[in-house]
Amino acid sequence: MSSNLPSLRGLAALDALARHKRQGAAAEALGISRSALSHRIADLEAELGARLVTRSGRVSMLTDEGTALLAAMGDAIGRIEAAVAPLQRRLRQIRLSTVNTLAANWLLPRLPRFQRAHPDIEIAVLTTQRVVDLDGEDVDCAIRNGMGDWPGIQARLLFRETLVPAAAPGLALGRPSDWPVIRARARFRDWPLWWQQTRQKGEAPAGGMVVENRAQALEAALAGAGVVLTDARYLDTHLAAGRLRVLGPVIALESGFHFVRSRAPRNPRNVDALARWLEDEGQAAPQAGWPPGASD
Amino acid sequence: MSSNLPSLRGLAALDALARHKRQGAAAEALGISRSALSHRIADLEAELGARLVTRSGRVSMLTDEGTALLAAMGDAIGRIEAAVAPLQRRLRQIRLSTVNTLAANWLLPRLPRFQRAHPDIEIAVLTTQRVVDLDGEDVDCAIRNGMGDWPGIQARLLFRETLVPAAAPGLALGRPSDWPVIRARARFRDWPLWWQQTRQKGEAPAGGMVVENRAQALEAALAGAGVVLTDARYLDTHLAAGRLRVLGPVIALESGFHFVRSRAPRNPRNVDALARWLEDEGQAAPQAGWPPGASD
DNA sequence: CAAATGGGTGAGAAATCCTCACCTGTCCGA
DNA sequence: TCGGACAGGTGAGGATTTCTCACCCATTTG
Repeated sequence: MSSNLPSLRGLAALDALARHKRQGAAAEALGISRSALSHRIADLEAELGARLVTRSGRVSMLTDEGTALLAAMGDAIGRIEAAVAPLQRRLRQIRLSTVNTLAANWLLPRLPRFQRAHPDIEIAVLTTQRVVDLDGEDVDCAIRNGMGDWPGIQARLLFRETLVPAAAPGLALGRPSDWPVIRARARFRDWPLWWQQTRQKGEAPAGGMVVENRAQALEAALAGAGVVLTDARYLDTHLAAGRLRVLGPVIALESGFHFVRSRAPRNPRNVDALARWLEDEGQAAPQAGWPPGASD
Repeated sequence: MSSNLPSLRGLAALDALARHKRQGAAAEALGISRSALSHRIADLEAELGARLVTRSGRVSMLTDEGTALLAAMGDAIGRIEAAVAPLQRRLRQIRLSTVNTLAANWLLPRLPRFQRAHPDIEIAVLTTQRVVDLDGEDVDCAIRNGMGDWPGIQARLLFRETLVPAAAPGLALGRPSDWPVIRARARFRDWPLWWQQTRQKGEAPAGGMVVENRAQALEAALAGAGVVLTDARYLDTHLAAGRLRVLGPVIALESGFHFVRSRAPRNPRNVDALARWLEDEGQAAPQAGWPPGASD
């Protein structure tokens, strides 16, 4: 058929002009300059070989042909806009998947700063426990805990994991070997690791409270249920608010939190911006005075 | 709202691809190269941040998002095409207004040559007796008989009018003053003019047949009703076919046929092409051996 | 396995679109 | 009736879009 399609922008300009009567108002509605609108109309008229608008005094009126054209189009432009809108909304947002603990204690407190710097980007934080399939689910990127050696995935290290024991200030404590430790089911090896690396006497405590995951462990510690072994970066706000205190030195682990991106993120540029910002945040000193164990 | 409209071409490409399954076929349907179609799809996907088509073997399939997008658009593209089609059809054609006689005896016999040279231009010849209002009616140009001094209109002379007497071969004739002349109501001054300029003896015949216009006068002469005084250029085909013979010398008038264009023709370039061609045709020798009276 | 077929890509040219600066014409109050 | 404010039109210039061409890669098929 090879039917030369007219410029959609020109038609949209005509439509807007029909509704707003004035070029100025129509241009503003379309988010373009008055001059651009004038050009659009003129070009459309040349393209279709017909006068479509006339000026009578200050208001622009459509000619019969212009009116007929718009009438024949019906709401075609609106249909297209509506059809495309969901995809465009999705495009403005970045879906970031991560685990609860990191989201609650590190990411979410910092996110407002990113929002202020990029008001046009909306970030949807999806918190899960399991590791999401980056390409299977509708997720643009993730922050994952591990060694960064996932096959086929390029990971950028944000920061290495650390472990530091902390507890509510009111908790009465004896020697480390007597601590009422809180252990997360998935991280049973953390306490022995810390015990060994900090050369504590005796065995790592094996009893105490067991909870499902690290987020719950932190909650339990905040509630005064015992001593939690957690990442130093999660403590910032709690220390500042006096809800927890540090009980020993910080150790660094081999593993770390990495930023990984889906093979085909919806909006790569926005994801890039987020990645850069996350790297900066991760490399910034966690908090003034850290690690507190150093001065102890 | 400032909603970024997507590219209509991209959407049309997606639509065509959905129907034709193959990029090649879709591209051909749209009248663009395969490469262009591929670019269009890729750009649309980048613009909307979503994969819209997948290739499985040899056929391209839409993804769910692509299908949903097309479904949501409905027939919006078709609506736009249909709305624009009448204007585009009108754009391909030139409306030329002229009088019956010229159309039948000079223009129409030559027009096929122009058509062959410009197959994409369609010419609508509107024949009237009255002089049309060039800007009031939907006419792009006209061929007018006169002095070329119409106010506010730029006229290009095609050829000067001529007058030559002719009649059917079978008609028995005496001296000119005895001729059974045919006169058109609007052109009563033609016979005296010819009489005077060719220095015929006596008075110009005032009796004889009177018809409405020159076209009818020529018809009457062809039917053997008498002697018509007509433009030499109208005789070409009739002389060649032996339907008429020339009875006296050709005289040239001050007036002529002019090409005039509407102030805003639908497609100025096509009208230009027609104008140039008409000028060439007008200045070409009317026919080999003209004027025949010269050799008489 | 080679040719044929179909799709993807990069370069570069052409067309489209936008803004800016600057006109012109209209309206309105002093 | 005169200026200023307002509205629209225009041309230059630059960014973006869109096209084709030439080429590459993958799949199918003889």
